[in-house]
Amino acid sequence: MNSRRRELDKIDRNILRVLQEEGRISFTELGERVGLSTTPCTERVRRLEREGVITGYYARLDPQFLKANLLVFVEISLSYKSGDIFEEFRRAALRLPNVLECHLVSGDFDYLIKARISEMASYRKLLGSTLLTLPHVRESKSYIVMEEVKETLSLPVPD
Amino acid sequence: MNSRRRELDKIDRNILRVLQEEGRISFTELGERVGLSTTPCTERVRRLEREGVITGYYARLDPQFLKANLLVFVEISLSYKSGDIFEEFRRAALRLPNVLECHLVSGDFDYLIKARISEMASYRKLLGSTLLTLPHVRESKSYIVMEEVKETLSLPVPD
DNA sequence: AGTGAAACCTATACAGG
DNA sequence: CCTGTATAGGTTTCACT
Repeated sequence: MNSRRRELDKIDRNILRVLQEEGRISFTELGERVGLSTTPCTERVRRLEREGVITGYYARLDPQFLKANLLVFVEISLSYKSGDIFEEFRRAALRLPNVLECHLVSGDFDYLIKARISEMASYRKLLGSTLLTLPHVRESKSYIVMEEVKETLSLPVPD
Repeated sequence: MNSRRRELDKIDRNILRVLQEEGRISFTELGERVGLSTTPCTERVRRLEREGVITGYYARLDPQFLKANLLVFVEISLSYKSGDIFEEFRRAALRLPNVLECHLVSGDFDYLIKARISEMASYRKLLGSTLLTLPHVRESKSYIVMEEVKETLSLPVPD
């Protein structure tokens, strides 16, 4: 999956730039955009998928319509720091569908979690009935997002 | 764009569940999955797009291949808290391509930023030459991600 | 709101430079 | 690694239910 790869050329990089923003574009139109006919364009995309540069295609939904209009970040400290406990926590976090992101960080706390929940269910419920059911949580601190200035997946593709 | 909408029915919700995970699926196959022929399936998807439930389709790229293998969260406090200063900060953050997310939060600091940068360029450069060039930053605190346990866009679609 | 069929466009495979 | 062509498959429109 992660075969050794030579450098991405200019055309590859343009393909990636377009697909990051228009994930459903046809290979015919994508080819026109990057100056290629359909055949080699499709082949390049398949190769980028095979090599793991493109990891998938996703529709994005507006949380407003899905009872998930409250965005919260939670900093979590675990009570003990053995490998087993981290592993147990990891697995539990993966199973919570409201948790969009979970990262092990270095610094004042252990995990940073990003979750989307409904305003109604009030975020105390997330904390009380889900996040704090995560194993070995010693302490948590949460931050409610007042305004989402920017949220993208698009990585800058270097020249 | 955000027309008033009646509830999403069971088929709509299944369409959304599939498209969140397989953004390039054909409408023919999507129809089969949700028990519909191609025509009404396409029409429902177009309607969900028009109404703003589906906001776009995106390819996801592996940061490893794009010199962006270091993930960092930065908490930022502004020096003054007038509306102009928030607006100025907002606009500057939007222009930085390495900043994937920027949120105004309530709590101990003002903005939480998520950025991806190269390990080489070391993250001091992000801080020194980009983030701290953001206007009116009084203080910042950053957290380097050691392990990405989970990172998804997929929202749970309620029944 | 749905089906099914026809016309059109896109994708895939393959011959050739 | 590209172009061009043929065939298969997907999309769009429309008449009908």
